[in-house]
Amino acid sequence: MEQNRTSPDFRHIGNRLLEWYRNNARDLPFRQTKDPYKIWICEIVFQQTRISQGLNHYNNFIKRFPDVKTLAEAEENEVLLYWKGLGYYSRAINIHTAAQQIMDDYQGIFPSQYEDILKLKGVGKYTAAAVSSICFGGKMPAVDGNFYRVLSRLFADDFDVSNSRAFTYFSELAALIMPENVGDFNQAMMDVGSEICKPKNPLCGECPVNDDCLAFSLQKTSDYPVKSKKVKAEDLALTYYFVHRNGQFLIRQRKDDFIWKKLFEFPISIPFEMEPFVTASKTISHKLTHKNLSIEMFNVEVTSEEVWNDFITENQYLITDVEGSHEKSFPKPLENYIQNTLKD
DNA sequence: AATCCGGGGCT
DNA sequence: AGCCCAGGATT
Repeated sequence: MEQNRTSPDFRHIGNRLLEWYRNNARDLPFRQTKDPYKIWICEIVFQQTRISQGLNHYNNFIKRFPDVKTLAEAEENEVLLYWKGLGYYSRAINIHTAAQQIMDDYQGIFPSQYEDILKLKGVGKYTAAAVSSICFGGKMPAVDGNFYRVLSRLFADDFDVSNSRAFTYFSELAALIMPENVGDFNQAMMDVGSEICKPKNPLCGECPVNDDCLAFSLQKTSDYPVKSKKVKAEDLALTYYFVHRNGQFLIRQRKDDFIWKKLFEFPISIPFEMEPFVTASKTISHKLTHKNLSIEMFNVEVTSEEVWNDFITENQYLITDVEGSHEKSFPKPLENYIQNTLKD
């Protein structure tokens, strides 16, 4: 049930979180800078992505693209290459577009106002709030999954986080406990949410605000947050042909719709003239969040130069080899297939 | 307002 | 096997 929040004030909660953060903040590379470019990249990389999973990608990305101008002038495919294996590939396409936006609309100077940051491609309310508060003293709460979990437990609030109004609702809840230093508060909520107030088996004994947590006092932390939406993974069958000759194989680039946006893949069909060169096939299972993939992978060793050349010409495939494939971004199961081929 | 988009780790 | 994660775009 929603608690009556008309009386006392809850700001001491925010101050305790802030104090905890000063002594327990995780030592992460993007914690030692207020460069809005780095904070922005960091926020995009770690959307729906755990720190341990994305940390190397973040470091490599910043090393190769240290500022807005370098990123804006890079080729899109190289940006995608640095995103290889991270998932949600539209993020890579969007930050590249946004970097060019900053060059064109703000003379390469990262915008400081929430409303301007929000206009950048791939930047939503969460990211705009995070960057503006951490880098420019903005006062918006960066409401994310951590906020939903921590706040719903603090107030034993059963507001459905699947509801499209959840962001607004929990923003107002956050405002009740928010201290002056919103940038540190936002980061404190992230660290408490990921290290203490975990989805399963939260470490309530170590929580700096367990005295104020209604769900903890009721021993009902596992009841929050309430989430009604349930997604089922559907089955999807794919067929690929690993068409190779003399150590070279054929690839093409996917479109920017559906899955694996603009990543490279193998041909999905072959002409009947090529069928005699199929030497083997195997099925690869691969799980995505919303799909269970079953990939039928045909090995096609083409010994006829004529058939090989005709196929390339008619379909405009790209020729690469194992070495050259390192310069392109492939979906995870295809990346694994290439790596396994490398061993032979 | 509902649906889609990856990959990895935890339970 | 299901759930979660420093969300946003698209329809």
